[in-house]
Amino acid sequence: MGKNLVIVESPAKARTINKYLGKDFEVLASYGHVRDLIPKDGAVDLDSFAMNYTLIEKNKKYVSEIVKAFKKADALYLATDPDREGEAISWHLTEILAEKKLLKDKPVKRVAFNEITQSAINEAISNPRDVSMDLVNAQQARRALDYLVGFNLSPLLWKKIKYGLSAGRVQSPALRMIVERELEIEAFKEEEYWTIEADCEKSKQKFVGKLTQFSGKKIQQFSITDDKHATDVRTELLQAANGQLKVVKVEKKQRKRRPAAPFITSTLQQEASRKLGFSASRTMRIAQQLYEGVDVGGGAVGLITYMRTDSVHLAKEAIGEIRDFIQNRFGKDQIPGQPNVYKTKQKNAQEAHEAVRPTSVNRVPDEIRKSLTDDQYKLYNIIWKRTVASQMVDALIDTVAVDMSCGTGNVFRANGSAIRKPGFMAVYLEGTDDSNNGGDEKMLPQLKEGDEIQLNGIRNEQHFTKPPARFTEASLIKTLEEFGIGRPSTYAQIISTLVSREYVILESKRFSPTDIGRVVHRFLKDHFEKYVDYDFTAELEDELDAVSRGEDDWVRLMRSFWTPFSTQVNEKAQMAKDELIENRVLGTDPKSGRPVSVRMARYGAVVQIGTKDDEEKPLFAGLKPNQSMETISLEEALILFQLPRELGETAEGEPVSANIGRFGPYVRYGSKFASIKEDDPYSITLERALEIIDEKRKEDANKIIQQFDGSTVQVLNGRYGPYITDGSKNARIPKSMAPESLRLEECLEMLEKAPTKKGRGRGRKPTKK
DNA sequence: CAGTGAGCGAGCTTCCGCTTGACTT
Repeated sequence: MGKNLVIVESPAKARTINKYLGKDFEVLASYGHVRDLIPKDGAVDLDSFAMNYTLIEKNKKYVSEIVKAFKKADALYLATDPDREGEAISWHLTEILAEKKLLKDKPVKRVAFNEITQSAINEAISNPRDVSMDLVNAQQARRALDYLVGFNLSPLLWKKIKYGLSAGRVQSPALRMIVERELEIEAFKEEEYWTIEADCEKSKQKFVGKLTQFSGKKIQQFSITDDKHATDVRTELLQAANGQLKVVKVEKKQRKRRPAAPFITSTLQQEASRKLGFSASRTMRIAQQLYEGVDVGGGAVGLITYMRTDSVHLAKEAIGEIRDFIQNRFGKDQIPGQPNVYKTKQKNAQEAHEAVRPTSVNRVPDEIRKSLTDDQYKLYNIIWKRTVASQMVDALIDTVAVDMSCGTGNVFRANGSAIRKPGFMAVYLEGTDDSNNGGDEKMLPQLKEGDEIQLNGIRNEQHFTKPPARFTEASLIKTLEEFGIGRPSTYAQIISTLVSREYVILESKRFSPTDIGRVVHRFLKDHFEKYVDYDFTAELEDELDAVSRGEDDWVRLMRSFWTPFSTQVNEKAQMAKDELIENRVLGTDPKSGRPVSVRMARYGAVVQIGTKDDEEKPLFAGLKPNQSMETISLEEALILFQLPRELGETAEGEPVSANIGRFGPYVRYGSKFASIKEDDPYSITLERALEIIDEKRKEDANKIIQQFDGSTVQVLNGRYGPYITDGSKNARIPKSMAPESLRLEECLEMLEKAPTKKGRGRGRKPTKK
């Protein structure tokens, strides 16, 4: 008898489910999507929106395993994730099997479970359904739209701005956030304000009160805005106080604090960034290790549930185990009467999985620490603690606000707080971004109305309002998620796209836009605002939902998007560059009287003297790496036209000059070049240039291990060790061979066998891993 | 690998969202 074949997306999940299902079932993984649009023009028909799919190259081997197993199986259970993308994977698999004429009358069933527990899986297997074409069509619409946006906007950027750029439904709003934040910071005008604080003492305990009322008027942030006013107020207060304040009001309150929801991908990335300093991609890499399994004694076991999720839901079984654990470890009074329930906040959440939680809360971080790497321990620790805390009782906090009079009409206020019952706070406290709440509230002494307080002094402090903070990885992901832009599996990727396109740079863990990032954003905002709007994705999601519920037709949806979009693309494509992008004019060149402007050209930002319409051709010069289009001044721009500088000659009589080329600054000697790293081509001396040339000559001599007479074949020392080249093709040398004693025949043979060079993009860094 | 920048046309890239391993000059 054949078996029942079950398909899931992840191989780790396949292993787990295999255990639950027993010997009548064989579980295989699809490794994610199995087919995708052909990655070039023509993947989507612009009239019918018919889609041209092809197998994903690196998943072909898994697909053939599935096909092979299906031939022997009695029935197929499609258990891909219960969301739009998962439904599409199931559909693509049945399409592949149908094309091979394998389906015949074998039953194909779609099953779905949101948690990997014995009961959930049994339940799912016994309640199969058909693949939902409505859901599949919603996915196809999503896929086609993303393709059309990306593959129409990007080429427009190549033509109008610079080769190799990109735009998309997700990356472009993300870029916009970073650029607009920078513009806010640049437009920010700091404002001065003063605070006045009293240093108080009672029963030998010191505390601080803030001035909240002066001469009968409430004191607000900008009530006092200069030194003189502050000094006058202070002098008056000191006189009125005469060394003492008097308690006029004591207000006590109790505040509850709820634990944070269990982790989902975005909150995990944020907390790992805030608390552990991990980048989003590092967090995901480590989480993957924890998910796939670690040997903590008795074989490898998955320590956490799936890490790419947008659901805060916990399996019933898990909640039971966590509540037992809390009761045993912290006492019965630490669990709430009913389990804490959390609701997913995002609108476009698909909730295909559980929250990220330990697979068993009984694997306490400190008890398995020796089996984990440092990074694994740290990440597991916060996941474990956050999960446990999420099912504990609220914390209870006492707060007290004390008003103290200082003469008549003047009031200082002291705030204090104390934790009465820590509850969940004993285990885990969520971190905060850019906390400006300097209110590190402390305990106050016992105070009651009428008490006299010793006044030790009054302090004036000058402050300035601060501009909004630049985005961190954590705050960017948080913001993207709030707008429903991007998915758990792509947050880390969005960041690396922006960085590898050189739209933004990450410095001291903060994002700022580059010149090219600003130019691209400006172009998209001016000409395609609707499609880079923060709400574009959210509105699309609503329409996709309608398709998935069968209330709308996906082709109609596509047409309503494509008709206006394609018109707009065509219109803009016909406009000239300078109509689409405004150049920044710096002033007039004193020598020629021609205008000096700065703009983004094919190979980067350039300063230009004159315009293209002038009779005389304009002059060009590239910006230095640390200069920016936004800030460069006329004076700085004119200096750039000093290159190339003739420095003199080498001992052999070759002319030596300094300049900046495509690959950075260099000195030229005769027809050869040497890169310069620390020196500045505008100020480098002949003496220094000759030193660099000398070093370069030595380096060239060292590079060659062997060369052969009458052949172009050379054995060279490269970045990754010795290798053989014939000028166009390279071959690596196995460790067992000595590069200096290879014979020509051996080299030719190895070159023959070496894989042919793949067509690498010209000088571009690959975006894909 | 080293002097471009306009515009022409060759040949090149480019999207988002599912999943894990793979290999350079």
